[in-house]
Amino acid sequence: MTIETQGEPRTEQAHKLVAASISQDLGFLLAKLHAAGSVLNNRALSEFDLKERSYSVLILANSGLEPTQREMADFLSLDPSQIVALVDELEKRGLVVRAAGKQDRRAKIVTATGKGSRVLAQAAEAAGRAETDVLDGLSGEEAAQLKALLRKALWGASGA
Amino acid sequence: MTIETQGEPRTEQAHKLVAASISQDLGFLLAKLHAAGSVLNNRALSEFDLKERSYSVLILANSGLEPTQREMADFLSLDPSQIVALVDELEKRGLVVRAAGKQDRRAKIVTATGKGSRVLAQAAEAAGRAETDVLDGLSGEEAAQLKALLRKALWGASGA
DNA sequence: TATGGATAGTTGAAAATGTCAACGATTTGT
DNA sequence: ACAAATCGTTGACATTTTCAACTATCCATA
Repeated sequence: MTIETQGEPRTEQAHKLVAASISQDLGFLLAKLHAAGSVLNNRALSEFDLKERSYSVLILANSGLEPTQREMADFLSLDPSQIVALVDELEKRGLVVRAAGKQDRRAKIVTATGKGSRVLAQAAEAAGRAETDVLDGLSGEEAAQLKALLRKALWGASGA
Repeated sequence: MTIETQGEPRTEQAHKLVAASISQDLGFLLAKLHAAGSVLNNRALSEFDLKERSYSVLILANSGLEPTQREMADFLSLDPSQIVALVDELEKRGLVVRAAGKQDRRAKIVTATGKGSRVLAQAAEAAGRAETDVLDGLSGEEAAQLKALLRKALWGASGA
C-alpha cells in the first residue's frame, strides 16, 4: 500500500482529502484499509477459486477445533444461511466435509479434507503475500503491533 | 467491545474459535472490528437519520476542502453513482448543497449548509461515543496508537 | 479554432450480498 | 412426556455493488 505500490493502474495515492477530520475516524480507517486489503486478498485467492469468505471457512474447518456452522457464523459475523452456501460450495469441491455433531446431532461439524488442507496451505501463502503488500508502509514490528491491537480491541488482553 | 458490553443481548464474547489461525489474519481482524464498529456507529447515527456513508459525505462536505463528488468517491472507496445517491439525499434534507466547480464546470463541489454543520456537530459526538465503546478494551494511548498505525498503513508516514 | 479523446456526474439495469421469517429435526428443561 | 429453544436449511425480500451507457464539459493538438 502507501503511495502507488507499483507501476500498476495505481492502487492508492495520497489524497487532498486526507486532511479532513474523517481521517481520524476509526470506522473510516477500518473501512478503507479493509476495502484496500480485500481487493488484494481476493486477487491473491482467486488463483485457488477462493474468496475471503470461503477462505475463512476453510481455515476454520482446518483448525482442528471442530467448529459447527453456527459457531462459524457467530465468529465470522455472518448470517447462518451464508455459511450454508459457503460450506455447500466447498463441500461440492471436495475441500470440506459435513458431519453430524456427536453430542448434538442438529449441529454439523465442518472439517477440511486432505485436499482442502493442501489447497489451504497454498492459499495461505498467497494471502500472506497480499497482507505484506497491504502493510507495506509499516515496519515488521509495527505490523505486529497493529494486529495485536486489533486482537485486543476485539477480545481483550486474553485474546489469542 | 471486548466481552459483553452490557447486559444487552450480548454483543460479543470470547469465542472458542479465537484459537484458530485466522485470528492472526489482518483481513479478518479488520473485517470483524469493522463489522462490530459499524453496528454501533450506525446505531449512534440513526438518531440523526444518518448512516456511516452519509455521515462520511457530510464530514467531507463540511471540511472546507471543497471536495468534488469524484474526489469523494475516490477517497471513500465508493462508486461515483453511490455518491450521487448520498448527496441527493443530504441535499434534499438541506444539509448540503451542490455547486459547479469554478475551474471545471463538469465537477460538482459539495458543501455543508449551516444546518448540515449543526447536525454534523451533534452526530460527531454520538459517533465519538460509539468509537469509545468499540475501543473499550484499549487504553487511550493504545487507541491512539491503533489509529496512527492504520493511517500510516494507508498513507505512509506523511499521512494526517 | 475545430475536432477527437478523456473525464464529471447521472441514470438505470444486473449481479451479488445482507436480512429475516419459517420449517423439520433435535435438544433441553420441567 | 411436553413445551420451548436451537441448528441447519430454504426461500423471499431489501439493500448494496458493479457496470455500461449518456450528456456536458474539458483538454490537447493539428
